[in-house]
Amino acid sequence: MTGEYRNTIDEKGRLMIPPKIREQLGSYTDLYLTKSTDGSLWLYTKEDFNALNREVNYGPLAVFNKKARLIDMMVISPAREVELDKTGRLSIPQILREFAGLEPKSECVILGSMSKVEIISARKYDEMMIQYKDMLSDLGDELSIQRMGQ
Amino acid sequence: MTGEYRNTIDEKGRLMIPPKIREQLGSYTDLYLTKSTDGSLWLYTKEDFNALNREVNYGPLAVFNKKARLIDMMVISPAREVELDKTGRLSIPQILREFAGLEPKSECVILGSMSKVEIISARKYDEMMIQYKDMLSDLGDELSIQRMGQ
DNA sequence: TTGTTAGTGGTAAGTTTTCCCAAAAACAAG
DNA sequence: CTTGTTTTTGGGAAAACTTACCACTAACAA
Repeated sequence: MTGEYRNTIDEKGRLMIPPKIREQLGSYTDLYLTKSTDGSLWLYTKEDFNALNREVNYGPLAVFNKKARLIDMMVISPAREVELDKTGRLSIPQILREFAGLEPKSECVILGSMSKVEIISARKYDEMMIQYKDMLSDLGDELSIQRMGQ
Repeated sequence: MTGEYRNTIDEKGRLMIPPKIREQLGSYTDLYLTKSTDGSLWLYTKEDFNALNREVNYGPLAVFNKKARLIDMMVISPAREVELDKTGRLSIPQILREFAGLEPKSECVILGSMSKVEIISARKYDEMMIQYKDMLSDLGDELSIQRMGQ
């Protein structure tokens, strides 16, 4: 589930999901849209979202575990069950749109990644790319070191 | 049972529970509302509340286990049996309202989570989100690492 | 008794969201 | 090119939801 795409949100808060991404999602229904850990949104299939949920909430009395509770509150709980309309558009609930800074008529970036689709405002995305450009080469170094050390 | 919603408490201390959450509660009656471990309120179905109660109180010598006794006192005992009126409003008993800092006419956040609904004042919620925002991206990293390591 | 406060139940207007259709655009094949 | 097909965009109508308000009851105090 990979690829980078840019689309604009229409005035009703709907976002066109590119066909290539739709194919990979497999279904137009049973999708979960939630807050990410960094101001964007994550779109999951039901299976992958359930897997995430199980990781966080697994075990008796997880509800009294502070760290688990925090992740739950910030990532799991805000999730909304969504679906694409028959032309492949995702209608993003207002509260999630506001969280991600996705104004109607603004541009956003759709990123396919391993088990999810990331939706991020183009403005934030571009800023992030500039900000982390230098850091990226360092990450590359770390990776090389790890690989060499294997 | 997920989704984040914001609503205001009316001047009589009633809170509109969003339809999507009501669906997932299944019933308008046999609900339990209680104190959480951190200044918010938890709304459970009867079944899920009983399950929680069992987790905390059953098991050998739970009655002599200090932690179990504490949770019992703070979370199980204060629970009130409540119901929604036919327009989906939850009337929050004054003592629980005061505990959670939910003034009439104030805004509050309704969070669906695995087996319960969390009700928290918007002011507290926003403060919490700001406070834990940095911590969150680290937690996110941990999650990703765990997932990659599967 | 009378007034005040807290809680309950309901209606109706206004807004938002959802669903669907169709025009426009992009694309592919002949 | 031209035609047919798919994709994208825009918008209207219907349904659903929210908000604000009002009337009533019960409990309590003056």
